[in-house]
Amino acid sequence: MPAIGDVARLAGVSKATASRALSGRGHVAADTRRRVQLAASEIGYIASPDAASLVTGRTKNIGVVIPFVNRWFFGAVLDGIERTLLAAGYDLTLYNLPVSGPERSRVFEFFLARKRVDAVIVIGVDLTPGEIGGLERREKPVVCIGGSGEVTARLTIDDHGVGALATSHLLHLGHTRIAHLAGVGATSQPASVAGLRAAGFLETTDAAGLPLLADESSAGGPGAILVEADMGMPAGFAAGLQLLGHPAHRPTAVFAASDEMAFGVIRAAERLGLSMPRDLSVIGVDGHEHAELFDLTTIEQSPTEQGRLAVEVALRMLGGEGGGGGAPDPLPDSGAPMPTRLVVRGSTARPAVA
Amino acid sequence: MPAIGDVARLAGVSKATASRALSGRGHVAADTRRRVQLAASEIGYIASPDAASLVTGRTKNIGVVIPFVNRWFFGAVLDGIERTLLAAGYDLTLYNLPVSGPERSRVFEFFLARKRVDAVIVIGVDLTPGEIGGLERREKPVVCIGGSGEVTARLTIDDHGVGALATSHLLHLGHTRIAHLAGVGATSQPASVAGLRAAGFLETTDAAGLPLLADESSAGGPGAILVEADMGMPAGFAAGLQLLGHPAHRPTAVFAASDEMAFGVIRAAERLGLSMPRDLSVIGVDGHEHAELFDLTTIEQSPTEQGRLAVEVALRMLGGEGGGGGAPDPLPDSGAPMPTRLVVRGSTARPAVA
DNA sequence: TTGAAAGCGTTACCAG
DNA sequence: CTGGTAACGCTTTCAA
Repeated sequence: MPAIGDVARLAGVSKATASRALSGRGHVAADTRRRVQLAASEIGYIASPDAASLVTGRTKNIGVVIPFVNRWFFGAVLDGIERTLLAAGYDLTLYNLPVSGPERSRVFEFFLARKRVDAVIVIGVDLTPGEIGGLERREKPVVCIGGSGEVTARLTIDDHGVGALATSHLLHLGHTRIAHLAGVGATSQPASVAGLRAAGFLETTDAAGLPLLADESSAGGPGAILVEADMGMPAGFAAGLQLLGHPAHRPTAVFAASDEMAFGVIRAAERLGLSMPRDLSVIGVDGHEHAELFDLTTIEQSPTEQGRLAVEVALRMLGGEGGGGGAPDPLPDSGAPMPTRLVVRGSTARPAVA
Repeated sequence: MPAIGDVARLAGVSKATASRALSGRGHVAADTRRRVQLAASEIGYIASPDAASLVTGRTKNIGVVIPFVNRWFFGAVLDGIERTLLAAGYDLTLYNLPVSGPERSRVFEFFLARKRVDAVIVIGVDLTPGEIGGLERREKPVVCIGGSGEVTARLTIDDHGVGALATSHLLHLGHTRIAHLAGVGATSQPASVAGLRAAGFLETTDAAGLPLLADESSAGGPGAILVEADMGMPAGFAAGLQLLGHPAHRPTAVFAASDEMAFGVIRAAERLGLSMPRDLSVIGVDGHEHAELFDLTTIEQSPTEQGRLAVEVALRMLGGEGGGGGAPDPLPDSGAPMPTRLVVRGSTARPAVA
């Protein structure tokens, strides 16, 4: 493997000059630069990032912490991050965070604690104070997308507002018995994405005068039903069967906390022979790429764009200052929530009978 | 940030001893080791991997090249890789490879060419000879999962056999007008996954005496129809509408090259008012986690397991020898194909009328 | 504009 | 079993 010394010798200059010519830092005669670059490409020289990191303290590598790869939202965010990072010449080191357990702390206490990444982007994780403290102590910029925890830079949509909007949409259509399929932890973690969306739902139904029913088997009539489930399609399907199975208790509308859950509910409804949207209205959240295929009304967000932006923010925090300090507001729009948009499709309509 | 010198000083030993005590390499008195470890944890010392890489030549980092994150198969493989790597104390650097263009060559010629990764795992990519040559020249072990290209270590299922099996299943049920929804490149890249599955289909239908029909709008009657499309659900839906839209030309069975495509076909059939499996049988490939939900007959493979195995192979190639040389057969079972399994569900049955 | 030399933090060799 | 010392490959002062 050729080192910079080889390039220097071939070009007849010192290592210092070769370094300057190739990295672009510092002045070097145009002619010399060309000679060095020629020599470098001739022997196929590529700088060792490790050696460079050692002296500069920068790794040009960003750590990404993510709980699932195989959920559309997370995959899409990852995609946006990857593209942007690649274009900026950065590497992306992936940490697939187990929900909890020793593996989780190992990620924070060992992997992220080392000097291998310049900054960390955390997607959809509810960070504990201890985890945040650990990262801050190491002066690593942290950018969060969704999730919760007292961190300086967080990109997020207005999840409470999303919950309220989805619910209002159904209420305005005339539904009076509405279920919310919330994410796991909606009640135990009020600050989480699941918790905020659920809160928006509950406040809105409450304001409309709908009583909160104990569970899905409560007697018929107006009311709000809250069920927690995993945010994926299989769990949405299972919860959907449960929720819609009993004709007398069935709600006329379901607000699912994610589009994938909503897909599951739709299939459950079909399985039960319900016709949509006559017998049931369903609304989701995300703007999943399959939403159109399922004719699903949803509240869109742009995960890819959020990923792109997270990288921009991280890079800005890195560039502006050494690390954790008082960089003035790295977030766009002073940290205002990211945009969302209600997209109405065929899965929501007025209930069949009043 | 504490360095190993600080630890050594605090423990009253030399840097060399401190290094040995912490890394576990070389002998050191049990008592000394404890003292060093205590000192290290006291000041929160964590070794800099960059400095270590510089001298050992090993980065404890594996590069993963993948064309999509948001396809179930790829996400599942990635998941298996991540878990295994994490357990082994390795980092995973992700390269989301654009299908082609300058970005693609940049990944190979710049990112992977540097000394930042010890080995590369490539998932579902048709590697060009140039790309393979570049990696071999840098003596980087390469492990492929699926895809094509003349590489030493490849984990793969018997895609040709899968194509044949899926087709036989339909033939044995009595279907005589069968369409194959192949992946893009099935005809132009015969060695690709899409190409092999399509070949299995064509040979099997041919052996059964079914003529290959020009396209989906060919006149009715017995025959084999081949259509290429993207392996995702939206493309499967679109192709499904096209294929099934004309009642007179409609095949009675579809073999989709992936489960996601199959899901799309199923929804297309539903949209067209077809009843399954009475009017149409559908079989897919993958063993997608939603297959049961769609009641889809499929040929299962285990991407997560393949990911785990790929890491094992890569690590073995790394451990056994310096790098590219003559390590004897790092693949399990002498490179035999990974297992697959036909899982019959409700989406396939005898055709309604003979 | 260029060169010489001093590190960056670690491991590995060679004595003791 | 332990300590000194020389690397690893690069960037970056500091002089020239």
